Amino acid sequence: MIQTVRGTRDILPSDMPLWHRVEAVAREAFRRYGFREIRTPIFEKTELFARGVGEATDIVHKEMYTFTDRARQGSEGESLTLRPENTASVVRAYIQHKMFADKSPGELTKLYYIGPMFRRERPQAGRYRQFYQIGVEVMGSSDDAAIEAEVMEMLDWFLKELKITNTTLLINSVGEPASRAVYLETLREAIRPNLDKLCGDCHHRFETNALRVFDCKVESCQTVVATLPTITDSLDEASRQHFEQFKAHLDARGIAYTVNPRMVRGLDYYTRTAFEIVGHDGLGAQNTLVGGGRYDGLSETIGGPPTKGFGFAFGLDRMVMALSEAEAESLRAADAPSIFIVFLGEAARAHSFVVAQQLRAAGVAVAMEFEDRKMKKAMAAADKSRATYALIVGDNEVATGKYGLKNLKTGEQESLTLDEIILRLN
RNA sequence: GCGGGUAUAGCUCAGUUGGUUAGAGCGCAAGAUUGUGGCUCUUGAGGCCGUGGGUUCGAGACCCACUACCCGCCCCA
Repeated sequence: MIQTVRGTRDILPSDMPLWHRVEAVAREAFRRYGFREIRTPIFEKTELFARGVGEATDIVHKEMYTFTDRARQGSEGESLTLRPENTASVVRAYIQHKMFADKSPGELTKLYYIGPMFRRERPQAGRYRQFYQIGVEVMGSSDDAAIEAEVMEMLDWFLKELKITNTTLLINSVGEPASRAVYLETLREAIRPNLDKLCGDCHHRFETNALRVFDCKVESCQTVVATLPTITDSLDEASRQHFEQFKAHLDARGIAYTVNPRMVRGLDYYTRTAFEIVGHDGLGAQNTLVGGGRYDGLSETIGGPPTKGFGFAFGLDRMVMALSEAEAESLRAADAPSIFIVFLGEAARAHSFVVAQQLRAAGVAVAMEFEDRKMKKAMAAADKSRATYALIVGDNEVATGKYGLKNLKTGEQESLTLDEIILRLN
C-alpha cells in the first residue's frame, strides 16, 4: 500500500490533545507578552533562504526541498523552496509590508508563527523531514538586552506551564560579524598545529565552520578543544557589554542559565546573543528543545532597511515528546465526551437524536452510537468512550421526560429532566 | 551522505539446533436469560511470518538483494 513519505508522519487523534495543549499554552504566552500571529507561505523563492539562512549552511547546502516552478511564456520557471525555517520569511514579510513604517523609534514589532518546516535530513528520534515549529521574532530599531531577557522569561513561563522541568538554558554571545571573523581566524590558527589530533569530521569542520569543532563528541577532539580560545575572549566591547546586560536582566528575573562559551549555532545570521534550551527527558540524541538568537543585519542581507532582530523557534514535535507521561495521560483523558447516550429500542433511539441535538445546542459534548444494541453493550461503549456520564434513554424516560444520568466514575445515578442535566453540566 | 539494528494478528511481542494445523497478552466480537459499564469466566474472528530471489526433502527461522521503520553520525527544532 502507499504509505507516508520517509520522514513524514500522521499525527493521530490520540496525540492531538498534546499538540493542542502545547499550542494553546504557547498562544497564551504570546498573548501575555504582546506577540501577534503571522502566517507566511510554505514555499518562497529559493533566493530568500540562500541569502537569509546562508549559502554555506548545511540547511541551504544540502537539506532544502527545492523545485523549479513551471515555466511561463518567455521566461524560465523560477526556483522555489519549501521553507526550512521561518525567520527569513518573517523578516521578508516585515520588509515587504513595511511594518517598520508606522512605528515610533523604539517601538518593536513582535510576531509569532506556527507551522510546518521542511528539511531533507535523515530522520531519527525527534527529527522529521516535515516538522513543526513555533517561533517568535522581535524586530525594530532597538537591540536592548531586556528584549532577550523578556523572551527568556516568556519561555520560562511556557515550560513551567507545560510542566516540562529538567531543562537547561544555555547562553552565549557570538559577537558582531566583524569580531567573529577575527575570532574565527584566531581559532583556526590555534587549531592548525593540532590538526593531526582531530577526527575526520573535525578536519572537515576546520575547513567549513571551525566553530563546530567545539561540538565534536570524539574524546580526543575534546582534549584539544579544551585548550582552544573561546569566543568570549575576543568579543568586541559592545557585544561584551550587551552580554553582561543580558545576564543581569536574567538574574533580576530569577531565571537560571548556564553560560556555554562553546555553544555555537548553525545559521549564518546570528549575532551577539545565542541560546538553546536543552531537555533531558524523553528525547533521543536530538535534545535541543528551543534554539534562537539575535540576528541584527538579517534584514539588510535580504534587501531591507537596517533592523535589529531577536527570535527563537522550538520544535513542536520535540516539545510534545518532552511532555511527561502523567501530563500526556491527563490531557488524553480530558479529550472525552461529557455524555454518552445509551438508548433502548427504536422509539428511544429516535427520541435520543432530539435529546442529543438539544444537549449539543446547549454546549455539551455528546457521543452516541447509531446502532440499537443490548444495554450491556451500550454501557460498555459508554465506558470505553471515557465519557463522564451515561444518559439512559428508554421507553420510560421518553414517557416521563426524566432521564437516567449515571456518573460513570462513581456509579451514582439520578433521574433528571433535560434542563436539570444541562444545568448540572454547566 | 555514512554506520548499526529491526521487520510474525489492529497493538506489544514469543517462536528452541530448519520439521507437519503459527502462539501469548492486550484490543475486537459473541455469551454467562429480562433496562446498567469497569472485575471475572467461556467461546470466537483475525496472519501472502515486509517484498523478491536462493539453499534444502522441508524455511517464519539460514543466505543474497530490495524496501520500510528504529537508533546513532553529520547537522539541527
